[in-house]
Amino acid sequence: MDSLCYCDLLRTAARKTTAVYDRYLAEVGLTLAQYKLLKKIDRAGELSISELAAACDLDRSTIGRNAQVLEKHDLVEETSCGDGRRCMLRLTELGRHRLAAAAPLWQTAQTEIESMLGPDQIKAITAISGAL
Amino acid sequence: MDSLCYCDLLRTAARKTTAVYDRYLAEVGLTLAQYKLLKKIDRAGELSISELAAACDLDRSTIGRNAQVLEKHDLVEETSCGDGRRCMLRLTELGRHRLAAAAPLWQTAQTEIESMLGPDQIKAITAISGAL
DNA sequence: CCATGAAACGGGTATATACCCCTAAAACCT
DNA sequence: AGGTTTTAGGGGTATATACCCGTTTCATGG
Repeated sequence: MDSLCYCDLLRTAARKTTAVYDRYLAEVGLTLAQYKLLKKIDRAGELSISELAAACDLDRSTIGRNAQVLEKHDLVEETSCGDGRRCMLRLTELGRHRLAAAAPLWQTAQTEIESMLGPDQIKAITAISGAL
Repeated sequence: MDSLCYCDLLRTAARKTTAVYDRYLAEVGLTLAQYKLLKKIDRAGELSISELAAACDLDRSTIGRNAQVLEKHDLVEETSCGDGRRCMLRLTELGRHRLAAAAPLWQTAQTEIESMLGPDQIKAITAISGAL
């Protein structure tokens, strides 16, 4: 039993749950990561790559590349602001529609995971997340 | 508080903990994923890509590519077996040494994560893992 | 107003991961 | 023994992620 690497368990849990969400979201051509990004941009209305990276706790270059994918799919567009270094990201019309279509699919996945794990383990996930 | 996506929490937890292990393992030039792979190969002595994929619960192509990285670093080598389709993976001498050097670093990370999370949340991780 | 420093981003490189399709080889069934 | 099916891998493509470095642009202090 020495192979109980907590990291490995968490990585596997993340992969497995991601696969569930991805399976539902595939119906509208989104991944979970993309859905979360769209959601955060929608929530903020408009925000820069650095701001989004901070909000997601991800590296700036990661967000930059993920945003490029969303732009390629015409879900997100860049608008220049006063600052010549930054460009603000915001949803396109298509992006808003896609996000709206994805929401119930996301909820289905969320509910499925809830029922797989049960309330105690759901609480535990929140606690683990808070402790890191 | 509707942003409590369990998948997102798990993904973030996995990233954060991986970063801790990776930081320690960087001293011997390994990532956590590579360490786990080396460990599984060492344990088995010799096994095929499909067997390793099954053992890791990862896609075969993922393991194939990860194994290529390990071969590039001379940590793993392929040996042909009777079956012309398969090639068995096994550690090189360097791979065994690297793995031995990495073990205490892995343990340091493991202990650090244990103390960050505490016994209850450690138990919860195991439970979550089992439920998926 | 200019020099220096800080902030924002892009690109290069590397890894991890999955899906799909193709080929080769073995196994299996007449 | 030969045709069919299954198994094993490889390669293509796509995404997600991080680190480092270079460039541009802003801010700030003299």
